[in-house]
Amino acid sequence: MTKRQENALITKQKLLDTAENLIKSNGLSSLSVEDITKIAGVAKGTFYVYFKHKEDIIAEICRGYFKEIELKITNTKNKNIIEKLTLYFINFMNAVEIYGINICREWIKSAIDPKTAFDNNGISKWQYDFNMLENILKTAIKNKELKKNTPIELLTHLIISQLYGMMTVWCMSDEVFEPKEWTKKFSKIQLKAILNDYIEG
Amino acid sequence: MTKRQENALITKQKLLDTAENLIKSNGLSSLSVEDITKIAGVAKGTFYVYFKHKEDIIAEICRGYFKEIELKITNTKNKNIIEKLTLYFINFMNAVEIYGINICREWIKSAIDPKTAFDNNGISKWQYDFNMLENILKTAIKNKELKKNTPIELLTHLIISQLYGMMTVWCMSDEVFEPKEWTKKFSKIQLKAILNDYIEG
Amino acid sequence: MTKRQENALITKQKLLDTAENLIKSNGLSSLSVEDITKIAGVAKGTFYVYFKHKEDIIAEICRGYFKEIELKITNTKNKNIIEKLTLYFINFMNAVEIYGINICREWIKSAIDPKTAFDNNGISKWQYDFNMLENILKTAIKNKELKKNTPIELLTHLIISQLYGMMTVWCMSDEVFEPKEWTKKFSKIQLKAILNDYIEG
Amino acid sequence: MTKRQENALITKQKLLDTAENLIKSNGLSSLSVEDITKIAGVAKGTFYVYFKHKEDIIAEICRGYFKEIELKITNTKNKNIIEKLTLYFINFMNAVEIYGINICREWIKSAIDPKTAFDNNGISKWQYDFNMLENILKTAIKNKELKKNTPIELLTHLIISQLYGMMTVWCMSDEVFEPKEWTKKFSKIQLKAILNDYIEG
DNA sequence: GATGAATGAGGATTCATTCAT
DNA sequence: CATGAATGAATCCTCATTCAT
Repeated sequence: MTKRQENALITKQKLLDTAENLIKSNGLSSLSVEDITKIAGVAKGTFYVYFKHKEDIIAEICRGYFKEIELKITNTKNKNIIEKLTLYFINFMNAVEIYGINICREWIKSAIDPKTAFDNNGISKWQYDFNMLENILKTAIKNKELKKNTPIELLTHLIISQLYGMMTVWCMSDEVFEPKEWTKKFSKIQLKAILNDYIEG
Repeated sequence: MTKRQENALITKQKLLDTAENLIKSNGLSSLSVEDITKIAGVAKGTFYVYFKHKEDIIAEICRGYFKEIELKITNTKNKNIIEKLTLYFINFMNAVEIYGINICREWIKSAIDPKTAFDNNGISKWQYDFNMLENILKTAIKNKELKKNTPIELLTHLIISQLYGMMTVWCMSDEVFEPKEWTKKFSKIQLKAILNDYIEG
Repeated sequence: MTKRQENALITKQKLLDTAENLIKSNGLSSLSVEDITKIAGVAKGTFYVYFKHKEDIIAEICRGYFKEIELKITNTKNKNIIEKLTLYFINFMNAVEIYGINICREWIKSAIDPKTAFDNNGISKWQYDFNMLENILKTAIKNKELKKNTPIELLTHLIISQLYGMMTVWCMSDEVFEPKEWTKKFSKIQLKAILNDYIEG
Repeated sequence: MTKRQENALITKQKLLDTAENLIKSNGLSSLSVEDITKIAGVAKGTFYVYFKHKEDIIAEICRGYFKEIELKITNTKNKNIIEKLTLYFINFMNAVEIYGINICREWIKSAIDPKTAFDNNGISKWQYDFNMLENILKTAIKNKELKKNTPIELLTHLIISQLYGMMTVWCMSDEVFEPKEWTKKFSKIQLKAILNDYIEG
């Protein structure tokens, strides 16, 4: 990589970091290209060297988060399906907690907004999460942890609802509780209840 | 009521209806006073006769929804706590379905946004829903349907998460399923699981 | 006067008083027909029964002040021209002090604004004051208090400048001094200096 | 300075000049960003590249005037205190005459309005003028032109009243006289009278 | 006389985006 | 690659005034 390319990367990262911090502290609604570039210490035009549209930087930031969570989850090799899902939940909410409530708010907004719900591959966040959870359950059937007649679609649906329900309510309540802690209780009661009938043996 | 007052009411309702329809079809982000008045067939200034700020009409539309749901729920005289909660869920999602996905999206957005989450009495949507559900559970304890040691706060929390989880996921999935139908399945499995240990007798 | 005519007068006075109070407390720039009528407890349209234009009520309020001052001054039967002018000054500033700084500000603004400087008779405030002072001086010549060769125009001009200079500076200084008190000192030094050469005998 | 920066300066100056001309011809009350930019031949948005708010351009125009007058006055090295003050008066009114009556009107309005009377350093126009004159008098005492017991505050006050009185009356009279000419007569009579008792020797 | 709903011109401000340098 | 001046569509909101009742 030439020195120039290196500098370019640094500039881009500076923009990404600045935008992320701004969202974390003020939310997305007041995010402006003006602010991002001013704080990043570059000219307004520079923004458009790296991002064709303002929304592109938001998408890229979110993609970063999703990737991070995905990595954590796929790397866990748990035997027990309940433990695995619990970990999924906890990792998810852990990430959410770290990113902060404003990011989480934008996350939900972007997830429910048809304009922003699709990532670059044309797959919606919804589908993405759905597939991921579905795979975990399918694997569990293969591994004979779950019965063959497990209603995968229904259960996936239920679990995702739990997950986003937790997030949404956390945002609604304005951080009155610790997401990680609650998720534990949550998982304990709900996951068991959901899967109870289908656990093998 | 004089003829004039009647006409004024009609005008206001026309504005409310137009705004609601616009939100339903295009979402709130592109809602403009210009459009509302143009479609309603009145002058731009007329809008400000009835609403001091643009947001006020949105608030009034939402308030209408909340009130409607509240009415339906408080009017149900069910014996069984599970049936009562199920009805709560179904009424809620039924309303949601009627209002349409765009209203539902704005609803969630407004519920998680600290700037708009508070109604005129300074109570957040979250607290409002929380109180309402908590009361249902408390009444159930009084009626000896639920055990005295029922962890009300925890359960209320779980149930609300379910509710908002359903809504959020419905919006995410871009209406791929019927909320009412799903809610039935949902309630059946989840509510029973949640309350199982605490049902008396 | 019929009962109806009486009520009409009351309504008009209510509007005048309300407008005056509003100007006193908030200045003229924020004065609106909306506020006047709302506070006066009448409908917006009622305003236009009594005043063709918003500015008309302002003009009428000011005219009231001017009339009041005029009355005080013309009623004084002082022998001495210096005493008479001193009284003119003091009455003027006394009125100004009573009306308050915000009225005074609007007064100056209206006096220097060509759009509002003319009263209903087409005479500007400037001409009005000029004529009044000129008459006082002319009378003094007739009464042989002042010499025949007194340069009336010049002196009138000087005196008016003093008067408005006091007012303007009072407004500029944001009331840091008592206009009445200052006017006394002011008159003592300045009037004597101005007239000194022309006093008879 | 690069060509671009030069062009930017030209654009800004164009805006300032246009605004100034508009005020000169129509007064400030009807000044709009729309007009300024349209006449200056730039886009509306360009205005906001150089001025955060509409009022900022007005402030900058006025500041220019004040600075100019200040310069002229501080640069005069007169021996005689009366001559010096006379020059102060004449310079002041000369500037006023050049700027025109509408600017002068806005000047007075801005000087008496508590919202706009303060410059960037938080000093009111009143204090500013007061300090400047006071210094002239103090220097005169040091130079033994004026007696030690000269009541500086009182005299400063009187002189400023004269100055603003002249201006106010000029605006009121709608330019019926030449300010410069009048100021000469004015100074001759008034300044002498004011200072007479305190001139040394 | 009194009402108050309706008007609509007018004005300030924002901000994503472009492009010549 | 970087700049930052310029753009102009978009939008909210104000308010004096009219007029049918």
